[in-house]
Amino acid sequence: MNVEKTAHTKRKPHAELRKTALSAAELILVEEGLGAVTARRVANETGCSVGTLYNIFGHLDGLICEVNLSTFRQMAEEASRTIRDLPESAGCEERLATLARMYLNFARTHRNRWTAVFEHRPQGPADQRIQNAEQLLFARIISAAGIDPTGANQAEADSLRMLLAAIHGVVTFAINRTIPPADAERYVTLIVQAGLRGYREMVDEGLL
Amino acid sequence: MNVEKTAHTKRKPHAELRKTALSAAELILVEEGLGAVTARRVANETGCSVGTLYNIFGHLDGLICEVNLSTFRQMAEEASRTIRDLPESAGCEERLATLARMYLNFARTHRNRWTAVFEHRPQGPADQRIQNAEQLLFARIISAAGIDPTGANQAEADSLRMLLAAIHGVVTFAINRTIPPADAERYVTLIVQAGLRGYREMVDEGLL
DNA sequence: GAGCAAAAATGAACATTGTTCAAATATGGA
DNA sequence: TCCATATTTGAACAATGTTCATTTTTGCTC
Repeated sequence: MNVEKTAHTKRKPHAELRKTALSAAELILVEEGLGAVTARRVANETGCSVGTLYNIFGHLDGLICEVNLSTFRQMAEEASRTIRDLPESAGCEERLATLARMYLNFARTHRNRWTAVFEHRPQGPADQRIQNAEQLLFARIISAAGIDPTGANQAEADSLRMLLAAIHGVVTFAINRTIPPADAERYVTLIVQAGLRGYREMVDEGLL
Repeated sequence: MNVEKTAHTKRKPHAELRKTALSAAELILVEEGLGAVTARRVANETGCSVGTLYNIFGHLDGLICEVNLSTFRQMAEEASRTIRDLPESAGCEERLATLARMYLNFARTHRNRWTAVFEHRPQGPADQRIQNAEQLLFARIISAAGIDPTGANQAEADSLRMLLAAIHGVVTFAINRTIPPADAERYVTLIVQAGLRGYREMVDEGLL
């Protein structure tokens, strides 16, 4: 009843402020890194007070989680585009290698944002929405690789998930151990190829 | 001259305090995580003042780097032990798989300390000693795998380095995405086996 | 032992963090 | 116009890393 009564008023009073605050935070993150994303700083850039920021997001962690979620969504979107543009003729290996290179490239192009996703550890349990988004992205990649993770393919999907973790490791090293760009692309591709081939060989030999 | 003159006095006046401070910091890290390692906290536990801590370590980052270095050294030591105890008959694959499992196990057993090594980003460039220790450990592992990273083996050693990055990625996921322990061991082993087999297959086919 | 200069330890003080909340302000309906 | 409610505000608090004038200790010389 009162739900209806207030229906025609602003449902989300903070809607616009929320958006500009997130934009401001994102800009700071992009240009100066996670360390520069500060309550007062974001408030200044947004044109509101710290208090308002807390009214909207509860904690600064909440704001940062939201920014990270946006980063993750953008990456997922890029992955979807990559998957869509994959030639029909492409095999599993080529598909995954292309996606892996896209991942590396995203991390490179959006260094600060990508780093923030893994640097930021909110106290308390990890943000559920990011977890979900990650699971979804993984599932989409696995399905794009041509594997339906049900029944007998369960094990194969799990192995693929581990390959994704491996790719993440290589990208991490490529990002913050200053590996030459050309080499990084080669190695990211290599881990996909070697991982897949080895896995198949083992399956063929009845080892798995 | 004056070097000799002061030779019989304490060369490193802070030597003992330094050690107890590091122990204190390590204990806090182990029990409560990196976030709890605070200047005042360490000072209290050490039985000195914050000022003294800063006289010794310059910055808190310096202290934490030192603790991380100690973690790294302990891991390297464990790796050396693992390598030493490897049966003569063990092949490259078994050797690497054993080391990878050791790495996973170390990360599990020393969760907070292992996490701190990668969580902590000192402002300014990364600590050179940790970089060096890492390079050394990698070199030792690669040599233990039976590869001499000179001449024609250069490429093979580089690929192996990437395999190590991949292992790190899998362990990272295993640690903070709550993968069942049994599965983690299996997957860490799998990435080694699949990576190596695939790599060899590609070499055999003349693709590398 | 006394005296003294250099070294070391101290902790109050400062700047910056995240966070709170009583007070001020804006809003929208009667 | 008035008022209840919702929203915004920013001073204030606790905790952080860091500094540095001051105090204390040390080790040598006489």
